Formats: sequence, structure tokens, C-alpha cells
Amino acid sequence: MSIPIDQQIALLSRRCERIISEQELRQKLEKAAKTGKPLRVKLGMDPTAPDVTLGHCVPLKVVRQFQDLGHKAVLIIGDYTARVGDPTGRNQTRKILTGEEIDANARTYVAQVGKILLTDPQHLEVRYNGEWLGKMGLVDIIKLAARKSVAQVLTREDFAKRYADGVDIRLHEILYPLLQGWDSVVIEADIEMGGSDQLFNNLVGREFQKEEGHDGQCVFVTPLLVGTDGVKKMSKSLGNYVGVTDPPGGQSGMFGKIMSLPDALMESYYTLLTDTPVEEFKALIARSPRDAKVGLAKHLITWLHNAGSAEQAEKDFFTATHGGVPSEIPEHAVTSGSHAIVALLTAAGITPSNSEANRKIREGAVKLDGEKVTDPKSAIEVTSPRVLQLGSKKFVKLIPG
RNA sequence: GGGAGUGUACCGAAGUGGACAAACGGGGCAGACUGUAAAUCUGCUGGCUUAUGCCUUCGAAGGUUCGAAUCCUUCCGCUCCCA
Repeated sequence: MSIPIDQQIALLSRRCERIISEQELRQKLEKAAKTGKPLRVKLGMDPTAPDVTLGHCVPLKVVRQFQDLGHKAVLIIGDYTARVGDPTGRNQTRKILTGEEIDANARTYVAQVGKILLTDPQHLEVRYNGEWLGKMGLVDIIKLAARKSVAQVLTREDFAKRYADGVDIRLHEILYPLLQGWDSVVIEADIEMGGSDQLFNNLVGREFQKEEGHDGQCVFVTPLLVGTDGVKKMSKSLGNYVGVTDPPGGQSGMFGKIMSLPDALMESYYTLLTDTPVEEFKALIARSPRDAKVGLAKHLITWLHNAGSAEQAEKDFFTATHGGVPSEIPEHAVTSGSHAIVALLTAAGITPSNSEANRKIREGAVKLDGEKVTDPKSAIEVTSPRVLQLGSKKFVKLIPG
């Protein structure tokens, strides 16, 4: 790792809107280079839902860059903080998960993160914050709470807004940033990664470390990735996300999700999720936003799955576009014979209820083997495989047997 | 502890005895148009083998009534003001 420090910083800055502070970062990098002691780069994730999203990939990619530069990633699985629930970006109190839900989510996290990070012990340390938070007694917690004032906590804009709007804030939510900050002290973080909505929490960690007589961690603020709706932050709870384990193609696959992103998002997606040189992707987008999107979709699928899947997903996508049927669609076994169309749509999982199936048929959205179905009361014969379709995205192959 | 509000479907928000499965907006889904993008226009947006029928839903439980989201009682939650 003999890349000049300036170059390292330039590299690391691609996905950062702020570094607090760049000067301290330089010092830490220089010191690490001199002593050969890798920096400890903290990234915390709360296992509040089972999917790691492209949104998480932004800070994760920066962490990976640190790993590639020889530093050590410390992934904190917030099994305890998840019990509190990060109030960030919330306009209301988050539901408190049960221990079982958290444990199940935590297990899948590590596997998913492995798609982005180096996972050998030299480069990655995985810690559960229950390890230390679980040992804290009431006195410890009170002491921790005593370090911050109500006014300080209320400077966080989401708390401030909720307070001003008369939306309730539970006391435990206020503890969240303190617990996250304490993690930094315990694991002796040199760097903490976080989305811009994490700034407050991360600065608390920095302050705690200084109070404990250490150097404060450098805080890396990555921009928030906008979700598939093109407006809001990508998040699991808003449902506007692409998961790193999403299948390449198909109904809810990566390719389709990426293609349906607003064009305006291309620059930020390329910047944050790929290493394509800026001039290169800018030129590509300027030439053809559509092709840029195809390129992005294939790039991401190659990264998170493999090149073969990317090719296949592209083919399927454009087959479907031209009225065809994708190569791989879900199958649904039915008994050979006649079936009410409405019940079949629901049974095959295409519509959530018979009533909805009924409506969609009236709207002319349902096709059987490419033929529009017009009568909701009709029954269809299934004696050989037939393809049932809703809109242009949902397909099911009916298999008699 | 006292007082005043408030709780409606995915979200916001109307509705104060019957025409309420519940206005309107957002979101979502679908159709047209397209680059399956965005924008725009249109339709739909509790469930039931589909019915001028039945069932569930207006914070919860009871009650009054031929009939309740609407009236009464109790309870619960939230917000604000006073202490």
C-alpha cells in the first residue's frame, strides 16, 4: 500500500460529502503508513430488516476501499441498538423488535455484507454491540445519559422537528445516539462511516472518545442513496430499495428495478455504486440515459451476482419489453382441467385477492398466453403449460399435473 | 393531579343517526403514450366462486336505536395548556 496519501484521500472522497476532519484523516493515514498499524474503520448496521440494500453499499464501498488500502473494517451488528431502534429519519417511534427477529436478521447481514467487503479476519472484524451494551447496568446507562444534555440531543433535526410538530418522542429514542457513540469508544474506532443522516450519532462517538482521552474518530459522511421512487432515501421500511440479494432478473429483480429509476439518478448511482471514472459515465449518460441505465444494471448485477446473470437479465428484460415471455418465470402447479380465472390469478400469487384479480381483468391488464382476458367470470382450461400474465412484469407459468 | 383537544382505510384528511366500504389528496396498481424511465392523461385502490347478496373495517369494549364512523357509558393511546 504505497499509494501517496493525497491519492488515497482523493480515492476515499469520491463517495463522501464530508469528512470530519480531512486534516485528521491525513494524520491518521500518515501515522498508519509509518507505524504499519492499520486503522480501525467502523461501520454500524442495525439488523432491523433482513435485507442489505444498495443504500448500505455506499458506506460499505468506502469501507472496502479502506480495506484495500490495508486497513481493518470493524462491522458492528447493532443487535442491542436495534432493540432501541434508530430514530433517524423517523417521524414516529420505531417498533421494537423481538430478540429472535434481530438475531435472525443479524445472521443474514454478515453473509450479505461479504458481497462487498473482504471477509478474512485480517481485514474484517465483526462485533455485536450486545457484547458490551448487554453488560451495562442501570448506573452505567445513567452515567452515559448524563454526558449529554436535552438541548444537545434536540439539535438533531429529526428530534427537533418531531418535538416542534408535537409528535411524541420516547425517552429510549434519545438514548440511541449515545449507545451508538459508545460503540466507538469500546471498539476504538479511528474512522466511522455513515450516511449523512448519521452525522449526529457519529459525532457523539467522536466526542465520547475525546472525553475518554483518545483521538476522536474521523467521521465520513456519505450521501444518502435515493430510492427507486426517485425521491426519498433508499430504505427497507419505505420499500423503495434494491437489495443486494435481489435476483438479477424476474419480477422484482435488479435489472427491472434499475431500469425503472428516474434518469436523474444516474449520476449519483454511478458515482456512489461504481468506480467508473466520472468523465466516462457522464459522457455515457449524456449520449443515452437508457444505455447508461442498462450499463449500470449490468454493472451492479455483475458485481453482486455474476456476469452471466447480468447478460441473462438483460436479455429477459428486453424480451418482456417486446411482448415476449422471460426465460425464467415462476411456475405454479395446478390440477389438469378447468379453473376459474379469478381464483387462478390469486392462487398463483399474481393478485393478492380475487377481488383484485377481478378488477385487473376489467382493466384489461390480464393476459393468458398473450391473449387479453376480458371476462372475469371465465374459466380456463389448463391441460398443457400456459402463461398467465398481469401487466408487463408479472408472469406465472401454469403447470398442469 | 386539573383542563382542552384528538384517535377514520397504506399515509394525510373529510364525514356528527340512514343514500357509508366511507368525500378529497398523496402513495400504490393497471391502461394509453414511451426508452417497461420521467412527465402527462385515464381507470382502479376492504374481503368473499361475483352476488340489485353476504362478511369485516372508522382506537377498544359494552349500550341506546328498526338502523351507529356518527348518540351514551367505561376503558386505552396520543398532543397541548395549567399544576
